[in-house]
Amino acid sequence: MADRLDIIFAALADPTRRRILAMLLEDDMAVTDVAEPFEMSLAAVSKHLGLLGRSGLISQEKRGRVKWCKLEPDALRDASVWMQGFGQFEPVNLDAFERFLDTELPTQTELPIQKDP
Amino acid sequence: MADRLDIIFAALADPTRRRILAMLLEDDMAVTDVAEPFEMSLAAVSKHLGLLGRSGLISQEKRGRVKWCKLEPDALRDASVWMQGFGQFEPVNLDAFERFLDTELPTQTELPIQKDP
DNA sequence: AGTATATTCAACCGATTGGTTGACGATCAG
DNA sequence: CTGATCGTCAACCAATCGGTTGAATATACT
Repeated sequence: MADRLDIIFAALADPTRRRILAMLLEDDMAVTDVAEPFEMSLAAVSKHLGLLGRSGLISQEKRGRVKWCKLEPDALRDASVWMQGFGQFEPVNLDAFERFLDTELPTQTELPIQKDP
Repeated sequence: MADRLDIIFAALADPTRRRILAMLLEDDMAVTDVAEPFEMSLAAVSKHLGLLGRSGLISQEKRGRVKWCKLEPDALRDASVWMQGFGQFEPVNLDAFERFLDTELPTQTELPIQKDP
């Protein structure tokens, strides 16, 4: 039901998660280390990481007993294309945006998002 | 509490609202006309428009008894800058992104976002 | 004045969200 | 084996979300 953009934008709508992404921009991190600067339980951060993982914005790989979190910036491509189509303030690939609108506008039911490989 | 990016990304996380934005990309519209293609009550669409208005993504001006909705793409600038900083797949203004990170990273408590005037 | 149109408000509903706590399964160190 | 560490799971809670309906308000038409 919820399409890919829903999930990505929802993931970005939380300051904790955006801060986590910014941290991972520097380097891959273990869950515990991600959680350290936050004033909330480890379980809460673990949930945030789970959501980020499901959104594709990060990947997680377990090595031994520590689970490493890695930023996956490619997942932002669709969302970025969408946004740039609206804000004409930046040079944009209008073709991609038009194609995107075609899948987004007419049905509103989920269509697989074809990204050019 | 909720900072500007929270509200914008949350606003974008709903397919109905994204579809509304796409419609307004074509032209300004009255609330009733915005609501027409949707299979939901007018009140529901009115709520979506209220949220979009509060997020700054649209503006609403009442002329007579009809309230006109207008896309405000500038509101996407901050969010777009944020995203482009992550996905290196597009030419980016890295300076702006670095400044943005400075306000986003260190405190997590709300700071007014100063956008250069 | 009376009626129709445009939009919001208020109360409600079920589902989701962001957080907590405590127990639990793995994995590593001595 | 014992004990500490890493991380998730399950149950719970208050708040928010996306939707409904019915009443209310404002403006326009005749």
